[in-house]
Amino acid sequence: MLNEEKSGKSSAGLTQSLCKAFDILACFTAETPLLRITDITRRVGMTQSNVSRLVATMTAYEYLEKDEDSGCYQLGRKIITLSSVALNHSSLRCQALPELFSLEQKYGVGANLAVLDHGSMYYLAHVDSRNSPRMYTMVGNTNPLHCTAIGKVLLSAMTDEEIAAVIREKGMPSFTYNTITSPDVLMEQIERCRRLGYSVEYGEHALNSACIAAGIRNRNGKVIAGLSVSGKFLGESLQEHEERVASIVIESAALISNKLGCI
Amino acid sequence: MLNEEKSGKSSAGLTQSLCKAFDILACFTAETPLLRITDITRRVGMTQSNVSRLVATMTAYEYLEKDEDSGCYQLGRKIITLSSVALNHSSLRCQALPELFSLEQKYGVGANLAVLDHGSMYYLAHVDSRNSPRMYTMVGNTNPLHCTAIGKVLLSAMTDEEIAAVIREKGMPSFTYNTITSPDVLMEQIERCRRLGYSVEYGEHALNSACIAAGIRNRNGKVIAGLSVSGKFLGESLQEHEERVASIVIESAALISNKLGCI
DNA sequence: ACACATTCATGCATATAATGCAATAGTATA
DNA sequence: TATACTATTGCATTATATGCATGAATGTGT
Repeated sequence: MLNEEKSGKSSAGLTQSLCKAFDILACFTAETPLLRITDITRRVGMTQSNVSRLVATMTAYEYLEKDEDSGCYQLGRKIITLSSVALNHSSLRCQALPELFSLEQKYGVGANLAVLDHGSMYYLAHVDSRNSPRMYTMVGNTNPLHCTAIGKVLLSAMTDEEIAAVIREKGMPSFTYNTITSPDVLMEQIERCRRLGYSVEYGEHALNSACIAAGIRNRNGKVIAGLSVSGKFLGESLQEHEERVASIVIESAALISNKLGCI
Repeated sequence: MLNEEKSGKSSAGLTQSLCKAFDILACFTAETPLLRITDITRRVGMTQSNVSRLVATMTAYEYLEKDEDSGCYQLGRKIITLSSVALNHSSLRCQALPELFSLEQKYGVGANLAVLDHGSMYYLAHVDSRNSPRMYTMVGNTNPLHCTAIGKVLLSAMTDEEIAAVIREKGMPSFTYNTITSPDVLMEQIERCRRLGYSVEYGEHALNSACIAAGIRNRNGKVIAGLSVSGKFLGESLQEHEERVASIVIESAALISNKLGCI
């Protein structure tokens, strides 16, 4: 009586109590960071006692912690500690960070590093622009491919079939009135990116956002990540200086690729 | 036949397979970020098949991932994603970040936020100095209390009995020739911190390190975190300008305390 | 190149340990 | 104070995690 339908994972041979625990952890999102046992129970469709015991275990190991004021559970410190191990171990991140710092230093832009992951991308590193620092962590966030500069770069490195598969699976949700929602328009931009070696995004994910990105290759020459800059370039709009900025980003991305062993 | 002796946790009523999974995750540290099944098996003292299956489950959920080159496992992307949820949900971090940015902006110092946790402290936020950016993530790292500025601030807010307990449990390991290894000397500095409202650390944790810290209070007036600045102050050594910098840090910390509801 | 040694995954049988149920304890609400 | 809701815990059951042993796969040394 496996509940493969529910979790969507084929749990053949997997340790189920562990799967359940992970399903519980997955309930804690940016939208719902505080949950009570009953909230979790409703979401994951297990019995309260089961949830209660798994939560107790995760609390004991500090993967969750109880907010004594609200009585709700939230993600615990162990998650943060482990994440620092993971990030500091990422050679991609470590090789790219100096470049990100340097881009901010020289041009006052924000700099981002993101990697492809199952038809989406997530950020591995980010350096804030001194002019418009963010108040939230971007590292770890997942974004769609069709509306971000890095996303388009990653798409450009795929075959047309792979791109079609991503669009089929993920759709092209709209975030602003600039978001590309037509596959044909997206393909045009991807073609352009393939020709020029960089991609752009102006207000497609959030209004006033602006990004220019280039691909980073691993030692096999495969594009596995993207580097982008955002915000203002020397105080002026990215769009105005697109070609100049693009050449800078391409060069930085190539430098990182080299560090990773791509010749 | 509970193996409480091994893990050190009283596993009464806890889901054991989950405990084992967490014990496995805990093997992945900054020193040993890449592990094979046998490595893990040796460390946690379980059977290979058990480890193999738990690892398979964690890999399916992306808490671990297999590095195809080395055949070793490493922490997976889910850890990073969850961590971003946890960090962005931390009100302490979110309230403090603007202050950290501002300190860097105005004075060119690095700025750090750390919280007390079981006789140690760990970093919740960090803003790099533009002059000496770090190449690794500090957020999530755990440091001892006796050799860091924030640590001393946190100690100062404890009773002498609590301090003694921390020293008894954690010891006073030496990192540089400046590290305080005598409880009496530490207590002197703690007394000073209690009088002046700030603490300092010059080369006690790493050579050339320099930090000045003040305490952050929650709405109950309890010191629960510390704010510190590090590096150079307007290009000059912190030690030279200790009092001036201290008053700035104290003020910033008070501002954050206010935001948290401490009057 | 071949044998040997390691490492890792998996089928199967067993007993342990996870879990559902139900009762209890603990909180909030009216 | 009574009522409703939420969380925890004892107990019995069987589902499920796990140890053993096999086999595949990879690496190592001669």
